[in-house]
Amino acid sequence: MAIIRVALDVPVDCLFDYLAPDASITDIGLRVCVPFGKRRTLGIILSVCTDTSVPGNKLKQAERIYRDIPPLPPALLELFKFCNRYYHHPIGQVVMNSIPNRLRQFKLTIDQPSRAFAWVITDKGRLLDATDIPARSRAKRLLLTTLQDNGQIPPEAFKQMSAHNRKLLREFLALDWVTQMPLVPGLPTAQTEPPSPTPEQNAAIAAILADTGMFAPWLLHGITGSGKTEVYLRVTAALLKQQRQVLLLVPEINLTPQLEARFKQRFPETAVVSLHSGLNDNERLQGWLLAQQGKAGIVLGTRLAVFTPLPELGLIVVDEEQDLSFKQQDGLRYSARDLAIYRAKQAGVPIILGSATPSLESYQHALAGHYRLLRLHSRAVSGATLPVIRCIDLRLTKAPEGLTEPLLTALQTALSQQQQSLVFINRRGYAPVLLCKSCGWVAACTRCSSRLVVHLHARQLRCHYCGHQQTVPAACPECGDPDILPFGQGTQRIEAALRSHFPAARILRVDRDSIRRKHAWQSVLDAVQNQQVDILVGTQLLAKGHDFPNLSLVCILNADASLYSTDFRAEEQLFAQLMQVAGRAGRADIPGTVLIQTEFPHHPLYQALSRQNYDSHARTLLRERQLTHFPPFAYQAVLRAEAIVIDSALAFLGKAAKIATACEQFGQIQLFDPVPAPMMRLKGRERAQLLVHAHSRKHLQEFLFDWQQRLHTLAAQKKVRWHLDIDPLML
DNA sequence: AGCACGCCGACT
DNA sequence: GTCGGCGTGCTC
Repeated sequence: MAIIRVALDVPVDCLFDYLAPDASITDIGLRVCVPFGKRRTLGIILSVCTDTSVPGNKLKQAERIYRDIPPLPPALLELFKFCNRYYHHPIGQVVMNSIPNRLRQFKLTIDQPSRAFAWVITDKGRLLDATDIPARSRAKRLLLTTLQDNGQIPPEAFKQMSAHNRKLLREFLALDWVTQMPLVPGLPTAQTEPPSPTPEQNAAIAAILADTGMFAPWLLHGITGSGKTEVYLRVTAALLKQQRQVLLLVPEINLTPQLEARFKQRFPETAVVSLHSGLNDNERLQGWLLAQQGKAGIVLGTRLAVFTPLPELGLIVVDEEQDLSFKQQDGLRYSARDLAIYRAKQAGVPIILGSATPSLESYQHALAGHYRLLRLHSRAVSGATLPVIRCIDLRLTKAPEGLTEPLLTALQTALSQQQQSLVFINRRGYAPVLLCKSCGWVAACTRCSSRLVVHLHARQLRCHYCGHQQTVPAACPECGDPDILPFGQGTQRIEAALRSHFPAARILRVDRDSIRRKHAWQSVLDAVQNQQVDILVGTQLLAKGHDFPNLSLVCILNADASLYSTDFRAEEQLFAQLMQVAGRAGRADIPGTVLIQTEFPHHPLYQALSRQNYDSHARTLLRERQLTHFPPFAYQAVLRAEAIVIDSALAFLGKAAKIATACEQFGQIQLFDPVPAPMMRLKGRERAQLLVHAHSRKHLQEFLFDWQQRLHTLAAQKKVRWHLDIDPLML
């Protein structure tokens, strides 16, 4: 009698054994329905064996093994086990959170046709002789010949079809005469000739293609506008020719559709599957299945896509590898970029980490020779030059309403030359503070340690951390003085100020509030492309990825805040962000200018920025990290605790620190003091953290393994929730 | 996570 | 005398 070991979605780090008379080794990776306590639940078979340590009276029989779709491949199961070990997260939750929702339900996933996909003829269908179909089945014969002639029926055409024809198509699907593929609507459009690569791009492409059959991590460091995407496209083309699949990971930002369109356009014959948060469960499953069956040549997605099964994986690309959104911030706190490296190594394929401002982790790997460094120094569009970057010293220049005279003058010049400008301020709303002048009261959130932001249009105060909203009070709630004033600038206030300075200009504000509407982002892009905008005002949403060809001026306001941050990565991130925003300026043949309003014009960050010198700044930061023994020269984990009151959280961490001394490798690690988290109060709960440092990943892991087990047995965790975060990004 | 069991306060 | 509060513990 076979025993199956099953991963279930429970917060206990173990597998559950069941009797399964009909199970064999080929069932590993299949879904299974099992009785669990008083209920039934669905799990994944991780191994099949003949004996178990579970006493016979506890052992139950599995109800049913699902064979409707092929099992998860061994490589993926291996990745799950790695996540389990490395991130110290229960195996069942790793597995079940990484597969599509639909696969976690009891109902079978019979190939349900997807409305969003085209019906494409298979090789089998193509070889059929339509005259073999009896002449009286007129519709059936016609449908087959149509498919053989056109190759596909796009989704729009399917919607027009009669119910009978739709039924026939479903029949064809069951017979494997057709398959469902996501294809570009209106497929064979006039294809524009791809630009010929620059010598730098060619060198990079050649270098990567020289070794495609083995693990090779590449750091593609290319300045904004240098054409990293063209490198991805060319390397992808070569691997698609070898019948391999390409995984492209992107940050969770609005530029996914643009990249998707570009890949679809370049590879009209290839099924491009896009896995992002905008999909419903069915669409996600369909895309996942195409990937798993090897039918999808290109899988493009956000961090969760790193768990997609890809039997023919030949290349992984991580675009904007420095982006923080590759790190999951709850549940299984994985880094999709790091897991992508693991997968590439596991599959023996190249991986390209692309960035204009690589993370210090990746950059250090490149300097140390662990990654191979490729550089694109020049802009891909011939004649395009780098922008000139200047600081405006806020200590010497007045900035009424947050805007200095030289900045307004520059905007006026751009306007008169009919060129577009971008005003970047990383703070949405009207004003970040509402202040009472007579008693010093400040509007604060009751559930978070944050200030409420004034939103003038909505006449509200909003907490940007928990979403709490209230109306703006008419007078100070403390002293009754009606003279309460918004302090500081947000996007809305800057927008208003610009409108009064430039009444004739067409000003468009872009932040999370203004693009909440569906498709709003696309209409912003269209408006900018079609020259319907003179001045863009916005947050970091505007920082990434898009070509704004007529943009000549970028103004950066209020960036200094990050310089006071307690997070040791704040400066690295600010630098990356400002480099990106600055890169928006002067992309085509218009020379660009970047103006930065700052109180610290001599700060090394701004100095490096104005010289556009990523390398020297990154080396400076790395030297600091090395001297202070911080990542990437040390490895970190953080134990976070949250409770109703900070004292319980701190007390728990105190106990945790005490039991740590008895743990394996305690001598090899360094524990910091438990401290309140930077945003101590959040959504009505108070949080504290305890940082662990080590010089060796192995020692840290051994310590954490032991520590975590003891933390579970620490009984007095009443009402204290805790978790471990490995390689934490935000402290 | 669910879902039980279990042992103490206010109700028909 | 019960209904129900949520603390503790288990689920193959």
